[in-house]
Amino acid sequence: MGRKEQAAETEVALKEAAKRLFAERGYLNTKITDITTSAGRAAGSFYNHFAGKEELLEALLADLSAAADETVSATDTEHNPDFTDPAAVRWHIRGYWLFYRENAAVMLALRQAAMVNEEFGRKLVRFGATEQADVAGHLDYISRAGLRLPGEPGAALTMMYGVVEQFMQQRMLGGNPALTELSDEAAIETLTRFVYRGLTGRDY
Amino acid sequence: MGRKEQAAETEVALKEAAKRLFAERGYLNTKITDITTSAGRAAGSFYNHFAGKEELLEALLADLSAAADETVSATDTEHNPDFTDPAAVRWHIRGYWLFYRENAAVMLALRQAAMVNEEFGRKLVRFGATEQADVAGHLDYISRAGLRLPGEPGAALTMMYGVVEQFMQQRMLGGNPALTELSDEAAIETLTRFVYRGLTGRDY
DNA sequence: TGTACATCAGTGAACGCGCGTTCACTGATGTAC
DNA sequence: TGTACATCAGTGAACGCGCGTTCACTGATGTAC
Repeated sequence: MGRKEQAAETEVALKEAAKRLFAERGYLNTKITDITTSAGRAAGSFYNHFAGKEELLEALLADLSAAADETVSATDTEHNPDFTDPAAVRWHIRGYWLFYRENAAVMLALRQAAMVNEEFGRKLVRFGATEQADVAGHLDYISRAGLRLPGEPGAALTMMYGVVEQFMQQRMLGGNPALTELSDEAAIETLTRFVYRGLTGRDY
Repeated sequence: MGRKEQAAETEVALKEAAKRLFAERGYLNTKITDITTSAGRAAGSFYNHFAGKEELLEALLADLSAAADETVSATDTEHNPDFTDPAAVRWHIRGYWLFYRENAAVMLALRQAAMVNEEFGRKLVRFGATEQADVAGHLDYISRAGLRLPGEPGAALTMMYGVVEQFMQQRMLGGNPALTELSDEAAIETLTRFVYRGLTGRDY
């Protein structure tokens, strides 16, 4: 095995181990030596690849952004922006839901890091803003149809994404059978109904 | 000053300092010596009152529970449980909102502690369950009026409280003018509209 | 193709910083007579 | 009311644990000739 491959392989092993441990016990409770041990490497090896745990998380976030961009450009064959149609709302909620489910470990890590570190706090805020920006224009369809948003568009977006995020977090936390027993599709449907009604004032 | 008073005064000073620092920089970023310094005491003094930071937080949570019970028994002169009435929904959202605003420091601390410590994780879950239990019965009014909840009652409650909590957290985080520029009353009204519509499918 | 040297990924023991926690000491309050 | 001793809140320097980080070393891969 060449040296580049060797190094790349170790870096991947460290990232994979980190994601595994972040999912299990969270970012803050994971020590650097936990990661190296779990990756089957010596402690010192870590610093050949990352300056510290923060940099590792940044690398994971970069991977995540890249994956997200790919997913978007692969699936985004002009989706329906008309939020007076429940299907349009569902499409976005499902996308958000699946994204979070796939990247739960890194998203949890980011949220934890944000509690302790200003820089990651800003990253998290920026992340949310990016998500919301994609949908901002869709709300106009609601007003233009003569329906009334529940408040300022910015507030409406926060509520839309907030309820999905909180719901998913609570579900992953466990402890509430009403959530854990729900299938993904049932959860998406429940959320869609709540959000669609909340945004438009129309029943569905 | 008697010895009991002296000790009680120091304990209060430590708790107040802790709340101040938790609000400023969070629970996880606050060192025990930060608390003692900010309270104007020596480091060792802390351990005359608390076995560690966890116990201090538990004391703050106990204070908070006591305060909450008081508030409830003072204001709860039979509130309206009929959730087909927007005013009933608003009443609960306002209560939750005001409670969080008053106790933001301790609630933030609890959320942070829950990320790192199983025991506090359970405490947080139990706390949410308690909040929701008060409202669970109110949802029946919706079904009985021939309206349809967006999903299981447990899921509906999670969404109701989730959206309020997330909204408030985002607002306190700053960075989103759509939220920070909103007055408390406007925020409560926006949330009420979103939640009422979401739960009932009725416009408002 | 072979040899000699350079480079580099990985190793793990050792170091040292930060911070929680202890403890001998001080001085003030409480108690006994 | 006064004296002598006990108790206890508070002090802050010192200790030590946990863990991040370093660094001299190893052995394998790459390079030069």
